Amino acid sequence: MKNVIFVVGPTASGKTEYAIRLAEHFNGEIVSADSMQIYKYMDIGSAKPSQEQLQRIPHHLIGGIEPAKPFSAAEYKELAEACIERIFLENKLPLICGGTGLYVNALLYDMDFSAAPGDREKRDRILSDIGRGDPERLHAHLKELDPEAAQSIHPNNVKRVLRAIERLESGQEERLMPFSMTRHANPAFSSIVIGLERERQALYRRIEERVEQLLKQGLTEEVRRLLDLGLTEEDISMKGIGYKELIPYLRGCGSLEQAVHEIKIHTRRYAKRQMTWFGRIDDMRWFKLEDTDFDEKALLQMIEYVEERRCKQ
RNA sequence: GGCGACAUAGCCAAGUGGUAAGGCACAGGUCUGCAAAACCUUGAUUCCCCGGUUCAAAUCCGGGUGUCGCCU
Repeated sequence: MKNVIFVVGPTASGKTEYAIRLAEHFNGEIVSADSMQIYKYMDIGSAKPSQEQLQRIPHHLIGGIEPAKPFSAAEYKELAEACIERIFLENKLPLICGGTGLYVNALLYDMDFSAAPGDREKRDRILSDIGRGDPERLHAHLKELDPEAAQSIHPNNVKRVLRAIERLESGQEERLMPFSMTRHANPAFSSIVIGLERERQALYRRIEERVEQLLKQGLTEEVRRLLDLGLTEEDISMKGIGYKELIPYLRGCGSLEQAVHEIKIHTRRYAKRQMTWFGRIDDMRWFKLEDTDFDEKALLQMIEYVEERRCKQ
């Protein structure tokens, strides 16, 4: 079966460079699994690969989507699978590189997004009609429709409760099985997953440095340009770290210092969530990186690992 | 040097005699169409120190230390 390599890890761990090196070694192309890099105009804050890096290896799903357009994991899965197909046709190796856990899972596990598409207006309607603004009430409603789903979703998690009701109301009679019970590998290919790991302290230091770096590169101006394009904090794209925090400052109600402080905290917390997410992937291998920008030895280990796994399959 | 205020978790704090709210951070976790989102869980055997009053003190009293403000 055909192989796909995944390079995952927390933000600022160095995924971009390792994925490129692996692609160079294995004659591959990179498909991004990043929910922010996929948007146009959001180059600095999402830490897209540099022009130089983009020229070394073909990249896909970076910067193709208008930031005003609502995007979703379901659409991502479709686009990414199409990319993988095409890369296979060229007899090259697809490398999935990114830090968005849900996107990675969507490919790795053949998640089923076929139920009802998300519909904002419908959600608002459900929320006001059934929930009447009360999360408990909404959750009670879900419990009537599907007790198991209700049990697996916390009442305060309105977003998810809403989504579950939406699925059920749209005529999708099938119940939402807990993903952990139904997960099965994507049948389209065989996955080899590489996780990048750094010592917590070192990673946090790198995050701080990167935030400073992004600001020097003009993050504030980038956010201003997006606001000038008419985007607001309501747009999904503007909920990205580095964007949402700078909006109050640019609107004149908050200091730059405060915004920067928040960006750093949010990025650290995000990194932590990514680690718990990726740690759950079955059959993956972590590679502990030295506290340098690039660890040649680790790369060699990754290459060795990929070769070993390829032989077996 | 004098006067006054304050001292509670890593930080911000509520609590004025009945057995330590809350928020933030940190740490851990969840995840099937917004996922860089959304959500969940966890911390003080003790309230700056010493002594006193009281059945009972973070709370009242005395002393000490520290911080801040005002005055000279």
